Amino acid sequence: MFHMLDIAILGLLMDRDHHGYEIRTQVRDRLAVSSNISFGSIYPALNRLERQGFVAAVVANEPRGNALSTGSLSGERASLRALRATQGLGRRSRKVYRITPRGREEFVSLLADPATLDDSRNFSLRMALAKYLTPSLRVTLLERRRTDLMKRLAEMQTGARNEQLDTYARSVMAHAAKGVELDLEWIDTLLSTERSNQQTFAPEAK
Amino acid sequence: MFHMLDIAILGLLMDRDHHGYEIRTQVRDRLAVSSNISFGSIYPALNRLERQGFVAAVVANEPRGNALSTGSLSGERASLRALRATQGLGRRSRKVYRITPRGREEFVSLLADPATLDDSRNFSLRMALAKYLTPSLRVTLLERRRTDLMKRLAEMQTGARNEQLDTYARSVMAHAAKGVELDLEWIDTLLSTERSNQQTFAPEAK
DNA sequence: GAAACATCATATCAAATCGATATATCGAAC
DNA sequence: GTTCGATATATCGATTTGATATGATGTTTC
Repeated sequence: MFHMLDIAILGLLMDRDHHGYEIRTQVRDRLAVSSNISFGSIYPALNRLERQGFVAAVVANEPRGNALSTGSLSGERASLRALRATQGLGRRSRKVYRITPRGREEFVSLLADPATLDDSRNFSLRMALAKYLTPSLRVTLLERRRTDLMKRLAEMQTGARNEQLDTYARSVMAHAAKGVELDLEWIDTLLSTERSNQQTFAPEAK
Repeated sequence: MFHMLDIAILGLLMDRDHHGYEIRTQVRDRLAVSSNISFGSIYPALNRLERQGFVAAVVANEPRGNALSTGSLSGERASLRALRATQGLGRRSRKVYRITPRGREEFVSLLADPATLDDSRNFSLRMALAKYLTPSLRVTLLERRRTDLMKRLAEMQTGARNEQLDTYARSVMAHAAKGVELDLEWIDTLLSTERSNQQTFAPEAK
């Protein structure tokens, strides 16, 4: 229903065209997903999205006159590679995908979806794409996440105090609890930023 | 090959017998896995493990004279439920699984496996079961994880400084980096504990 | 006291995802 | 000069997920 990979792919395509292999690296480098998603996920997902009319294959191995280069820049000797890439030379032929108008609609509705509470991976992905959300939707999402985390924190802290567990299991619990605390601090920072921005543009009080 | 769910199930069964539903709750409460694994994973996994001879179904709805109760104790009014459970009454009939000698062998070899670097979820699971590892294997595992995290930290920090990213994406990156830092602190604490223990029992220096 | 709802418990299905592998080109290293 | 690593797409089987079915029993509420 709410496939996170779809959100990631569409989110990246909102910005500019990408081919499959590039999406894989970008998910890691721009969307902060710690493990590379597998090719067995990415290519079927692109086919699915194409079938549904949310993306369209633009060209294979396009000559690309636009100066957007190939992606993972910030490389030391990226200039040479970029030169080749702009000429469409080298490598196996690429299948470049572009998001369709319907895809853009689908993306924002997926991103804002009111369903399912998300785990930390999903939530991070959503936040990495939060610029496409309205301020009020951002706040809603953040508050929902905050509630989930508060509940989870209590569970973890209880677990960390469970004397039936051995040292290692308790240590894992305690560490997990600290992770949740860190998440909560982050959420609160983001929430206060959202609120001060809201106040700037739409002053309610006074 | 190195199915994490198998490790979790066998790890729980090392301690005592469990039925499927109970394993699900225990993975959360004792092994600190934050989201409940689905039934579509747990029951097929148990069948698979049974087929391979690593676990055996002991009884369905056993009268259970042992006082081990039903699991998630620490409940407020657990006494009543425990009473019923000890009598084998109530609920749909349970299929209780027990680990076999071959299963125990498989478990330790899976837990100690030298292959695949694990993500944070996998690593936490391993650590929650670390009491079944030898001290030197624990140190090996911890050091390997430490190396991975150092690498990951550098990537995240680079990402957080990437000015091509918008505020939200950068914030996610920075937060992820903090998470990795927290993980590293934890690893280092565990490592120093391991080393001081090692010194206590097998003094090398002097 | 019965109707409604939550919890316990196993099971199965389609769809999604993963890990591995195949294939091929190119640049770099040795 | 050839092995290695990165780029690039594709597919396969096995695993995992999310949803749903089924049913018993315990708890709450009117």
